[in-house]
Amino acid sequence: MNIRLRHDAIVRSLRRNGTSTIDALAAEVGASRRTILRDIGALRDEGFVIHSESGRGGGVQLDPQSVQTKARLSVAEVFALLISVAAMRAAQSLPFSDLADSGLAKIEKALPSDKVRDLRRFLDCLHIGRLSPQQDISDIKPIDPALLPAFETAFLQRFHLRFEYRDAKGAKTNREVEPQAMLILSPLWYLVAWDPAREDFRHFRMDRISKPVTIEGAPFRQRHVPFENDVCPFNDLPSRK
Amino acid sequence: MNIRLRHDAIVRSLRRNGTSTIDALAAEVGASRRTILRDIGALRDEGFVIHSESGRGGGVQLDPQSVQTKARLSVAEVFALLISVAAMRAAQSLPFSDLADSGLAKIEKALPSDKVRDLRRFLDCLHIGRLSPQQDISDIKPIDPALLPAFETAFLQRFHLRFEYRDAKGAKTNREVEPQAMLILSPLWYLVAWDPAREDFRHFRMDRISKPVTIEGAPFRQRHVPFENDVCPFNDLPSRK
DNA sequence: ACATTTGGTGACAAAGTTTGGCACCATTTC
DNA sequence: GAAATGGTGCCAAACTTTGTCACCAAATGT
Repeated sequence: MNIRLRHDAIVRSLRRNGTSTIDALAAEVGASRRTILRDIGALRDEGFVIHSESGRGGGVQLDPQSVQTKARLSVAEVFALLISVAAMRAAQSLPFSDLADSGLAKIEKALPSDKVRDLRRFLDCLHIGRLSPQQDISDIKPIDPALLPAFETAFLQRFHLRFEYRDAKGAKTNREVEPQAMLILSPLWYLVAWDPAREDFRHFRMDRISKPVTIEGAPFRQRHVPFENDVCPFNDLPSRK
Repeated sequence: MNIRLRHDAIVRSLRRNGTSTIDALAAEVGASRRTILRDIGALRDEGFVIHSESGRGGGVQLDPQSVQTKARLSVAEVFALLISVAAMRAAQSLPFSDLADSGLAKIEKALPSDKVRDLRRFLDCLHIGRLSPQQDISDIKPIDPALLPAFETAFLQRFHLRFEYRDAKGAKTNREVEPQAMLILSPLWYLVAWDPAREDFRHFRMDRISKPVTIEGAPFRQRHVPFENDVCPFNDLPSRK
């Protein structure tokens, strides 16, 4: 029997039976006492918390707190999860968000380092504030998930972004801008960009943007975006260590 | 060099360089052509999508879509992530939430089955609605993450829950109730519970609850909770497949 | 047409890793 | 003190992985 399969079998058995002895495990998975002892050691090295007690009535026990799971996630999925937690924190509805954060930290750690760099660069652009109560949000629409790839590329490569924008009155314009930051005023999301045609910053509501296209070319320069006082960079949020 | 480390090295190299040849990889990681070919095969079996082309200018290429990551998460962390995404959807600020969802589906799949059962049972209790605009949320406070363990136990074991509640006027009362559902009216979270003393349902704002304690004993019975029309069970949300 | 560059497969012996058996130690409980 | 348990070191046997080599298939350049 393969070593990985055996490790899985041991973990499953410990989860099912709560507690067991080395000899019982050996009989169950069809390996020797010595091998099981080695496996237990390896599992502990992998991060499983396994208690053991000598003597009559003793045995090994898997700490239920350490019940863990492996999942293969695409970078885009990790990204989406991170933004979800950011949005949640933005809304200041924070139950359990520290736990979500610690889960994300682990996921982040497992990402390839170049992707982590990208992720951090994107998160540096993310800002969080609170919506003023008088803002009208009756016409809010779900944001098209198809926006993500173009936005990601535009932010990371510093490419210009062209899109169609529908303003509050429903009038449509075409824009070509330099994406500088994302602003979350939950439940609204804004793209904060430098509009070279107007030589000024503009806020664009994400749910009014459509047909985004990145324009490849010389990367634009990053600018200091003037934010209101109560807007906070995502990476400076209190519990994000 | 260890086989796992070599696999990691190959994936990293392909990610970094975009495309490469078998011979280049062999030189880079210090293994033979044959071994690299075997490794590529193994990686494909593991789920990596690796394109290959024969002939001059050919080579192997890791499909960037298939860039994946493994992470070990505790169940509580998965739980917190799930709730984050739920909250995000509740706020209807939905950019990228389908991606977050698909990430979570993978994580859920990797969980031990008994935990998935627990998770589903808890999610069955989760309901999502929209806050009426006239509701005053100026005094909202972050919710104490220490509430989670008691709530989880109370919901899963159907134990009574005792806590201190501070009402809108600041008056404190002690309650002992049967937790029936969680209601998210983002950014507010409510516990919907049956109050045996008053023989009726009560809504408790999570940020006004403190010192929760589960009371072990006979599990209470689940009741049908009367919700407003626009409140939707989390598991029935459109894109949660 | 043919040489060259590339991925891919099968076979087999050499190199390396894992396993089981054994002797032995430490701790706890009866 | 005997029995039941976890834990360690050692070594040869069993098993897996690796490199070499011969060879095939597909694409591309001359």
